Amino acid sequence: MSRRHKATIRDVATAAGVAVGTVSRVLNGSGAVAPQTASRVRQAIAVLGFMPDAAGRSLRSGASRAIGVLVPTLSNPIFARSLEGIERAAAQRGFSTVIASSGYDPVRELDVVATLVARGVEGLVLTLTDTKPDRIDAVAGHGVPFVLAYNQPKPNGGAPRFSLATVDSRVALQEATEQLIALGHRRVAFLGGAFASSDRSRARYEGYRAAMDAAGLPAWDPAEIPFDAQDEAFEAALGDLIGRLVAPTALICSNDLLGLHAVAAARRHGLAVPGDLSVVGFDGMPMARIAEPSLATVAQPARRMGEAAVDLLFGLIAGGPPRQLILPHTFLEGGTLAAARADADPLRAGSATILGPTKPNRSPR
Amino acid sequence: MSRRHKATIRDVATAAGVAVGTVSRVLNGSGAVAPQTASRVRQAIAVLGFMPDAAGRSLRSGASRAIGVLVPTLSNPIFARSLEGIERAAAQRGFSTVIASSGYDPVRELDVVATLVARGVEGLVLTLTDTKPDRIDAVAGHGVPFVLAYNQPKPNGGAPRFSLATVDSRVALQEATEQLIALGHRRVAFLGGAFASSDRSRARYEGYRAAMDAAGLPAWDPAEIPFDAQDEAFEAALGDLIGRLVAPTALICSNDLLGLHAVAAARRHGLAVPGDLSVVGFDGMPMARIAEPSLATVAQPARRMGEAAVDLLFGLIAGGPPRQLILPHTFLEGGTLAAARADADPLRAGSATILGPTKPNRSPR
DNA sequence: ATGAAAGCGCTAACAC
DNA sequence: GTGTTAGCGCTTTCAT
Repeated sequence: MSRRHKATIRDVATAAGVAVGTVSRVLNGSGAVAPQTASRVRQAIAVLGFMPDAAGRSLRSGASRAIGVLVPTLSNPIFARSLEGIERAAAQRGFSTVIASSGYDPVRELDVVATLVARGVEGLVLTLTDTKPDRIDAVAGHGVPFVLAYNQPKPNGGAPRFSLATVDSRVALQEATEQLIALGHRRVAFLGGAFASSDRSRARYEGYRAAMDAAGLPAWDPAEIPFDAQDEAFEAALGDLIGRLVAPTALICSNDLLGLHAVAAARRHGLAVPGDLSVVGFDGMPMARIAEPSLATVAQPARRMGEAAVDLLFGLIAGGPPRQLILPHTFLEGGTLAAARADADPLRAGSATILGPTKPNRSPR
Repeated sequence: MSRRHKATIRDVATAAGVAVGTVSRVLNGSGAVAPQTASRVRQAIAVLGFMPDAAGRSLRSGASRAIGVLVPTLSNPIFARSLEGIERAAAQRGFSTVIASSGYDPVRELDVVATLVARGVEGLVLTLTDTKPDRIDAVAGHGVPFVLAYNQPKPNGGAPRFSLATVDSRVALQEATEQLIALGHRRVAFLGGAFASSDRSRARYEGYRAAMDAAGLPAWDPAEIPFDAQDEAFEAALGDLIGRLVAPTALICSNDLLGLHAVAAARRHGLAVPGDLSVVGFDGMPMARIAEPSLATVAQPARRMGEAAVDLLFGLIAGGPPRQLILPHTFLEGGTLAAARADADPLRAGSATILGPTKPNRSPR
């Protein structure tokens, strides 16, 4: 079963007694080939164990049969799962998937996209850190079809300029916040990934703020956690929230990873979840659902998102227009959710300064 | 910033007033180029935004600067994390990572490897379902350097025939089982992924059995969960274990995902963890550690494993000999671990048949 | 329906 | 130190 030197199309042609062009036609189903000849060629292919070389094919036809994917990280299961959907959908169409991660670094991100393009991928599925027009333009400038996944660009009226598969993070988190408010919570804090590295995090904060505003409640400054040192920085941010004299009775987290850590940290600080603090996450990671208590969260269909992104991408590759797809989200109740206690003491001892919720005109930094 | 037609090396040569060969030399640092000329070339490259086309380069030089990775699934964070290590290590050397998943399907697995090879990858990092010699041979037959990750092939004396980065699952689980026995557990059951799709799972079972044997305790038949329907099938298997008249006081799971589900399921069945049932996992997923109670487990360095695999792979690509690397594992205590209760009632009502631990001469099927 | 030949972008071998 | 050129494996005209 071992072959020293890979067979080329010429070897096949010789073995089948035909011209290389004919072999190519059989291979690609292009042009007409006599059934008899075709089967002779197929025979030779099988005998030699021939597989067409991707580089030669790509060089000549420009069709690399590969797509490129950029994710911020693979440590977050939500992106891993989405990638799984992408890889499957691509493989189904005979496309390979080249993967790269940005580590939430806006600079590396653009380099990585350029690298992917240089590889000759026919399309891209990207989760960018930032979706401001100039960044989108930088990507579009390569002239390679692309689809954004998970991103939350500011909507612009009129026909979409690029394709997108996502959920509406803003609305989703607004609804989640409303649930908390309906449960009697008035002091609701927000904990998110750094806005500079995640437009999702920012959109979710905006949804939170919209709900608080609508209810006439003061919105808090967001606690932003840098993505590169999530575990450690997280402790600090949560300690800060908890240390405030007017402590929150509920905490909204921009993803489940953060939510899970929040539950653990709150407990280490002696707070009961959900007794003293209700927690809501975002993503719907399976693992967060089987935790005890299960994490209340906004579920998004990660795998389907990946598949949908690939569908959109192939629409683009086929010459279709950009399309923006908003997939449905679901609010999942969970054990981390409880009604606000009527007896909650708004003032706690042990801190020198008096801190309370603030209403930022603009997010900090 | 947008360029309609990608610049070629010829465009650069023209712009810089040199020959294409010179540009190539600058690009690859091969041959000597006058510093002055070089900077002129670099200038032209920058102005034109030129990036060498991977297909052309690959076709000519045979160096695709890409590696291929095969994982069983990306839904298991342990593989996602390992992939992250692989991608990073590869990118650091200027290599792209082409990814594919087998879905634990031994047939698809070999196809996928062939596809990766046809893409022209210079090396492979694989986690195979099965590592019997004929399967290894099938992979080796492509003549592309490869490294196995996570796999647990039967050791063969003498110089290794292929490279490998893994932990010693057998020993690790033997140790974990010994811990359980030291805590007074005598009825210890094993829950694992289907052996036919995972040599890790099998090796772990063997470690479990070795420890039980050494302690003079009866080993149980493994409860095997198919990977394709883990969640549902899992319920059935655990129900089975729990339904036995002589129920286990401890459960060893071949991975953390299973372990987490086991804890949740046991609770749904009214069992206290660890009061009625101690549970141990395998992998050391961060998420399982922040769960409440934290999952006792055997931690393996997933990310480092990925990086190590790439190191080994480049050793191979550079012409070095195969090397097998066993990374260290760590037993992590956790809240799912408790001493066996002295008053544990070995007989429980409600079942018609009397089942107990069995000592299989050979694993079933 | 099939063969012949050009050439995709690049690197490497050779000439100067 | 630099220019010229052949050709990697393939697809795709253009002939026939």
